[in-house]
Amino acid sequence: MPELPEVETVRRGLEPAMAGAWLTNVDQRRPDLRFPFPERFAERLTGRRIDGLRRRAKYLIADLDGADLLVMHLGMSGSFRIEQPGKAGHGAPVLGNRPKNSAHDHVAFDLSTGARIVYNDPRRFGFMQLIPRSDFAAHPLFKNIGLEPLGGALDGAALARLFAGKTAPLKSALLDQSLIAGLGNIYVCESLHRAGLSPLRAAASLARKDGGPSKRAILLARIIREVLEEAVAAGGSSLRDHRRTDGALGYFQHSFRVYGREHQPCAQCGGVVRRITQSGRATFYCGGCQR
DNA sequence: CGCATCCCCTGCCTGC
DNA sequence: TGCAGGCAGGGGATGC
Repeated sequence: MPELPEVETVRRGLEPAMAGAWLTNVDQRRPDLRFPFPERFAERLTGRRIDGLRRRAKYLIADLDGADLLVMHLGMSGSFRIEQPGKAGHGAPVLGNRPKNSAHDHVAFDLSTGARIVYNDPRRFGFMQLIPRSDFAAHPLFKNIGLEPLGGALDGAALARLFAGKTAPLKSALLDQSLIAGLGNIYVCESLHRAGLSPLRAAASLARKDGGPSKRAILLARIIREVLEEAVAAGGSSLRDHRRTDGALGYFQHSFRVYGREHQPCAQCGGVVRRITQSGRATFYCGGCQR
């Protein structure tokens, strides 16, 4: 489900509730999600203070006092909600975001502030890990993660360098988390459309023969940053179940130009939006104005 | 090695 | 109305 803008939206929602609070109780309700929970997961978290909440790629990372990081991934359908005591009855959320099926509430974190953070994930593609802070950079989850597109490192030169020599389709290369971190299917499709670039062209076609950035590379890098910034400002995209932690819907989905719009006219050129499959995933694009 | 395919799981939508 | 099939925002394992 969530790509960089959705995960960042969740981070911004959770951070004020979690930072500085102690974990007074952790309720782990099943042994695994996508992967087994760490041994003694709840026990190891209880009593710890959360110093802050970061994001790297599509991962949320809680800095714990002491030496550990709590790493959380939302998979396709994971979400968090914040419940406050006393304001809406026994444990009910302040604002409406209770999932339809609380059977998929898999973890609850009780905080010293009285708030409760609940993780819900119907498909259970998400996971949580505890890793030593000193292992962060070298950890298997993070050692091969590419550059952060909003961290100032994404420009035409970086794109050209990353994509030089790659025969993979541009769409696939943009989805590769070891090259650029945090892009997913929606924002890749939307960025390519805005840049007028075909998802089918070879990734290497963004690099000049001397390895430098083509004009297309410079344009695409700028557009990716713009699209992500717009989406973060909009609170992400709400298709099925993504919501902000306060229950509000993101609204970037109203800005989609191609994603989910098969057979509809392209607002740019009047062509028809097509849907194809690349690397097993749907690609939406306009054959008229994306070259 | 780089790239494509399959698969994990549940829910929702479509068409019969 | 029920049921089968297809599809979904991610990404790890496998095989060519």
